[in-house]
Amino acid sequence: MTGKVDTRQAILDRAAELLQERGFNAFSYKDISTHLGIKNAAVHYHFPTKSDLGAALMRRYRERFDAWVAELEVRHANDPVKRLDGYLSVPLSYLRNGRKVCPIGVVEAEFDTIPEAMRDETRAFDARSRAWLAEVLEEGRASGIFRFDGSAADKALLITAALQGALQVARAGGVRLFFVALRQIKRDLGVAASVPTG
Amino acid sequence: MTGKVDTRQAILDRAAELLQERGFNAFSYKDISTHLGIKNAAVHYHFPTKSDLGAALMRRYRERFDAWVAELEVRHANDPVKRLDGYLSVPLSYLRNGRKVCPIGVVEAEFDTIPEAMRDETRAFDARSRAWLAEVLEEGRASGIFRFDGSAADKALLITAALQGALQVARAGGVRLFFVALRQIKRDLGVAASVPTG
DNA sequence: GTCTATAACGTGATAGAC
DNA sequence: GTCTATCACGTTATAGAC
Repeated sequence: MTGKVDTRQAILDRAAELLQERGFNAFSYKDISTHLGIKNAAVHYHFPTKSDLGAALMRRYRERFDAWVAELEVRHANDPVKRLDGYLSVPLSYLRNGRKVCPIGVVEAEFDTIPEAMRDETRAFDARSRAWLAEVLEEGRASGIFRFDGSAADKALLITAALQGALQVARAGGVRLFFVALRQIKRDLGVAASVPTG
Repeated sequence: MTGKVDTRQAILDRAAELLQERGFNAFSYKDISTHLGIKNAAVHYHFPTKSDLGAALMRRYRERFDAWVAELEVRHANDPVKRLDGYLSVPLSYLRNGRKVCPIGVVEAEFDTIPEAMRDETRAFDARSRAWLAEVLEEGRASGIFRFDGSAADKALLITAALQGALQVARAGGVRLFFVALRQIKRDLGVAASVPTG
């Protein structure tokens, strides 16, 4: 009802963009405040330290992922291909929205330099995301839709690592490389590429 | 003959460690100079700007890779499995030597914040590395040793992206995850894991 | 909840002596 | 080739007015 948007959320929105575009160490409170038309100190009011900001940011990623999963389960509860495509559409949206990379990947690349609270939230998000994909893969294999050797957990790890890496590689080598990786992932699962490939 | 080691090389050695441990933006000239027991200004003598340092660093990675390939070709010219294992031993050494990540991955994560000269060298290194792996995969498939669908270039891209991502994931989730990814990569190629798996 | 003002610090970089 | 000394700047963070 108020024309005013929630500043706290707006800060996190901008921080998320900056994280995935530049990394945690390469953006500042001023980058955020300028973008919102406020001052440096106002951001500190909402997040006293950068550690607070970073941890809240990763926590929100995880919460949103959980909400996204819950919604997807309702719509495509019994369709492994649709669930997989839903999962793959996340990094795809990162790529299309300014060649952003996976937040987990950036944070892990800077892991030894970021606040401990942020690392904890990252671990939680990472494990959650991988576990859900493993579930999808297992069901798809049981249905005879996916084909792969080894455990679903192992295969899920490989796929998430590849997606994370492919988003990064696309920065240096061009977006086409991400689509190639995506296609190969599906090929290796024995399914045709149904997500746009370029 | 002189007891003195080449300072320029020592700087690059330390910079390489710091890059793979902390990222390009999170280390300083002082981190390097202190480690070598010299002063900040001495480092600037060898590399006037950080851009110079970063570009020289990535160039050296590529040159060393080329030399490494040349040596490996002599020893294992006709053994795709040994050549693949050689390739996989590189990220493995990163992992074991202090949970370092792939230099290409870190740089790509920070891509929009690093000097253009450094980006150019990164692109060159990345393309070189992937092209060589594709060659190995193609020969291995022709010999009936590897099994995979799609082009060797596509498969090479997927594998390099996965290795890059897996090194990062191992930071948050533990080194075991890298070995799991490694095993799955080989499984998907239809070969048994011959590199230590944990 | 946002502002002004400022503190305290680390950074990349340079000048000039040795 | 390395040193001392210093500069200009950006950063996180805080105090206190409004």
